[in-house]
Amino acid sequence: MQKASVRKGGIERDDVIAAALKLLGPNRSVSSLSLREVAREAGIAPNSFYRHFRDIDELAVALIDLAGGTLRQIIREARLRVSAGGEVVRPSVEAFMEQLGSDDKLLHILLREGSVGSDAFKQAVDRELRHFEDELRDDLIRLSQVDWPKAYQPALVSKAITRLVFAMGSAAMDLPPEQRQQMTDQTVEMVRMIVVGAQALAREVPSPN
Amino acid sequence: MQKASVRKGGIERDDVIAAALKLLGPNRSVSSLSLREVAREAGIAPNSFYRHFRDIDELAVALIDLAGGTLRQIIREARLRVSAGGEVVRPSVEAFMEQLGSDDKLLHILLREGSVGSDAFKQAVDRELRHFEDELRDDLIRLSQVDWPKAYQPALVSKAITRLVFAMGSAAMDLPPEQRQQMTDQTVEMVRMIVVGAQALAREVPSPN
DNA sequence: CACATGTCTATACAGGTGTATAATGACTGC
DNA sequence: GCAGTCATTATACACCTGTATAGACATGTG
Repeated sequence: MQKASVRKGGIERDDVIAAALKLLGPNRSVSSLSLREVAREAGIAPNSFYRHFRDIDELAVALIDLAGGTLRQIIREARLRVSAGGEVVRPSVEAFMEQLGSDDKLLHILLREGSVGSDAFKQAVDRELRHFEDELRDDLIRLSQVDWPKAYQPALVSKAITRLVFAMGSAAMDLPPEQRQQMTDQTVEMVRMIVVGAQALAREVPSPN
Repeated sequence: MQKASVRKGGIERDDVIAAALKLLGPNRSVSSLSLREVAREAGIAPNSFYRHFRDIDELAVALIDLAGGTLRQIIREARLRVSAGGEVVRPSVEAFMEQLGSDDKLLHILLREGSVGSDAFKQAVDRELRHFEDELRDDLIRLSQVDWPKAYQPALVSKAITRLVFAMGSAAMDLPPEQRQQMTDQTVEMVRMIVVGAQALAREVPSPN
């Protein structure tokens, strides 16, 4: 008598989402999915789609929200690896890139399709991206208290790193594994540049707070 | 009697491209354009489209190539501004962001749609992006010979800057002007971090060449 | 039992899509 | 002047789209 779970053996919201994910691929973007197509893949009548989502855009937003979970998983794993060894940048970037390698299409959506589609869709992507930035910023602050020199504008640094890593990840996505490893190495170096640069600038012009 | 210019007052390739550009907007991506729609906008019969392009993908690639011109224009202007004053980063980034502000939709295409669409489309975007990277790298090398300390891995630096600036530009695109100015300031700072960081790393671990 | 309720389906409609075909009309060279 | 060569067009086809409508079926309640 609650929401809508497992009433019969019937098709549920999650099955529709799964069907949509099955349709996505390197040449198939969320915004190109049609309602009928998703319904067909899910094995339901086109009209039954409306029982689960108002329209195809609502499905897209649901996909993004789901992708947010993948993102949080990445953060969690990166944090584990960091606390283990002494290095910070490399294990984090590698955690990210590895998640990219798995055929989990959710992350792909978040990386590639942030800038096309409906406003609701774009806002949903932006929300998740900012979430990522915020977590990274807090991590940076925490790290700077432990064993780093006082960081220069951690919010800016986290934003720069996030955008850069996402851009590199997006480019790495449809590359063969060996080139992807190279992209990982490059990304690690780039992030180091940002971090070291921020510290150097902090020494020149001390941060206001 | 050459290619196909101004045979009559008839519709030409460029008019079709112009029509496609007219249709694009913040919620309208290249990959969502239909052949009939573009033909309608251009005032020609759907079939006449084929006289100018093999299919809609070829139009998309043509748009990208055109956008490359916009990009080169940005580079040229940035170079002028740099040689005028002493600063390097800010005038360059500002030139980029200003071009973004103009309603020249070409740059928008390049920024937002690099990761969706056909393979040919993605390759075309990547080609232009690499072109941008190469020019920036050469500029960096040239600058380092003049009055900068020897730069650390200019190719990597230029790649990082390019990807970052593009990502920031993409995000800035559908922001109101005042927030866009803020994004510009942030981007300038980020690029400085990369440059300064690269120089600092160069001092620690001297570049192989 | 009868009845109402909610979920799914089949059918249908109006419109859009890419493209094959044949016809129109303007231009060339002879 | 006339046939040939184009670019362009109108028409047509098969298919896809989102959604309105109404019927089928199972369920819960009296």
